[in-house]
Amino acid sequence: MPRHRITQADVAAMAGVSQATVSFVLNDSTPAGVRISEETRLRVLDAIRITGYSANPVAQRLAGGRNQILGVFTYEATFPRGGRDFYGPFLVGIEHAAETLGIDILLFTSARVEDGRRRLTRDGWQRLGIADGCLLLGQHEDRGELQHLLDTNYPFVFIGRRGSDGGRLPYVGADYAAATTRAVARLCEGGHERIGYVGPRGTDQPTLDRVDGYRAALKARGLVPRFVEAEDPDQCAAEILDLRLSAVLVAPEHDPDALVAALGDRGVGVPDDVSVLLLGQPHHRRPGATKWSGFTIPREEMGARALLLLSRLVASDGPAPSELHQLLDCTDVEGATVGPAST
Amino acid sequence: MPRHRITQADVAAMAGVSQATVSFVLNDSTPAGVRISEETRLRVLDAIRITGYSANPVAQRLAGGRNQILGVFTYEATFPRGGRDFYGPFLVGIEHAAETLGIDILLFTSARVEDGRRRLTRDGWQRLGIADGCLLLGQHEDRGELQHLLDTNYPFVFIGRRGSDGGRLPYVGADYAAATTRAVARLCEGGHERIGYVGPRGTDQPTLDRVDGYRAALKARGLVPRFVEAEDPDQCAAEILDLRLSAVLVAPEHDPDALVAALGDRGVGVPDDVSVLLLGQPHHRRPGATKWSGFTIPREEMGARALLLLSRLVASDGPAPSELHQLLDCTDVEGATVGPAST
DNA sequence: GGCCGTTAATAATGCGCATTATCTGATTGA
DNA sequence: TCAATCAGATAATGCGCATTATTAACGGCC
Repeated sequence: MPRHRITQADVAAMAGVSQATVSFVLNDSTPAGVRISEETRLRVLDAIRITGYSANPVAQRLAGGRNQILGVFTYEATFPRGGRDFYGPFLVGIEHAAETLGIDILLFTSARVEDGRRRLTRDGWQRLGIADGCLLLGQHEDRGELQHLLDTNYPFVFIGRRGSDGGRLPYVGADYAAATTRAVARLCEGGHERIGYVGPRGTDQPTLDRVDGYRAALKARGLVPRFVEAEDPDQCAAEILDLRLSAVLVAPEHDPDALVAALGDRGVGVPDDVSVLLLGQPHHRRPGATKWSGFTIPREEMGARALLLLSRLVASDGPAPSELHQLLDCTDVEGATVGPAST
Repeated sequence: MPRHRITQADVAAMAGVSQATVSFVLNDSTPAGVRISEETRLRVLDAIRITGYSANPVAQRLAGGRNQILGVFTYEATFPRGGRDFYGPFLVGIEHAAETLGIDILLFTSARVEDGRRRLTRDGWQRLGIADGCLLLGQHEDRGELQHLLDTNYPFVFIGRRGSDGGRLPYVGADYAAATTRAVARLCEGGHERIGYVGPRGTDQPTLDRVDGYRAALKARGLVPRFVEAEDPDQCAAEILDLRLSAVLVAPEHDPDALVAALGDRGVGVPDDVSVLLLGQPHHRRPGATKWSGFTIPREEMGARALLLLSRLVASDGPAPSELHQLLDCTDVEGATVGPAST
């Protein structure tokens, strides 16, 4: 039991070289004018092996190096109480990738909370420095904070597409637009022509992308977009009937269960009278729940790919510019809530 | 440009004092022979406020201080693929406590995997040093590793009771023994006298505690313990009938759903013919699942309490010795799988 | 023999902080 | 009067590493 943890100096002593030499061998680097003979290199490597040396990540980081720690910052609690586990699937992917890459994950749970969401201010910035880079999850980022991030040149990657800032924000997102376009196509194949969009018209990126995909797909077929924005499920159902829609795309945050129930109350069957296609997955999984037609968001893969991208970003050489923005395909789910248009 | 983050030296310059003085003021410490006048103290505090200074956690740690980072080491993947989310509830509690205490969480995902479980060897030890202390989750700890932990004096807390090592391992656990004893009592109140224990006889602490509680409760009532260890559900059912048990305690890792199904195949109803009481919660939550009688393990609270204990352990003054081992009560769940003994 | 270039390394520095040893001037005490 | 105390700080050091500047030995060339 080594009282004093083994340092490069120990290794150096054993190999009969200087601490600097050990550092050079470890980093496989020969900055301007430094040369290490193969013989010495092997001697150092042997000493490393024998002593079981492993770098002190804290010192590494303080000295301006990398320490194989990547941060994860979520704008809301990462593991919320009460079951709604939004970030969970991302974390699964992130952890898996981290394990593969030999990277530790730092959760920035200490960030000050303002207006119910975490902030990246003041001490927040300092703390980011512990890690080589950081993943950012959540919709509630702040313009000023982003600008600061970009200014400081700190490596980061968003999970979820970021349309703003002219492509300066690296991200790994899900292709909501394409998935929504395909969703419309599926309905059209079933003969549907009056296809509505049910859900809040927020300015978050997923909603914007879904609406874009919806609009584009309808336009390509000469159909007219119709939006149902009512919050109340019953009112939604009324509007759907009023507009004589035969199919609707529903944002999953809109409580589709309640909607179907409200439709049922009015004697409208799903999918017999109205087809319902979910633009994502239900937020609450209930026992014996409806088998929704729709698509799944590849959250695990998004997490994994984002971590991989970040680790590339951190590495000295850096990733190809084309990797900076990745859109992953959603997988269509057949389900039982879509049928042919009733004649 | 990482515009030179503000350091103690900057603050010192502004306040017209030395860097050391700033450090003393910040740590509110006056080691042997160092005195700071109230006036100077206030001047420094002002400078800190104005500059928005916040300590660099990396430097703090390298210099032997605390950095408000606590580690979480799980012997298996923290967020396993495929739904089985064992650690999740603990993490919920841990994160909540961390947020409250202003502490960041470091997940040691880089640990080398051997035999399908993570190890705390070599580089693992070094990496622990990033954090002030560490929570340990999982059953598969290694004796040698534990000894090393104790030797190095590194602060740590187990989640889950640790009966070995004569109380030298701090932990926050669930009181399985008491909960199991209460479970037996509940069955006895229903008139049951032939009460079996179904499940693997592992040497993990939860199993040992459950069996202890079972044995003690039966002995207190002059009843005979009967163990059913078969892995195959059908064989289990056969043994239950063979032993003419009217009630069984079932370890949740034993797939109770399959057991009930197997009993049903033999025309044995639950709870009409045999009562089943689960010693914990089902591992897989299935839609439309059985409402099990049993008890819940306060995982969130265990996580939170463990983090709190660890943060105390890290602090210079340290916790009361009585806090080093905490057993939290499980909550009994009524459920629908226990009935009165059939006459 | 003096100069240059090459190879192979080491010494020195600093990252930002905690901590220890040291210094200065004023106020006593005998 | 001169040392002894004490308040109030500062200088110096080191944590373990990455990196820059510097050194040392050696051979070739005119």
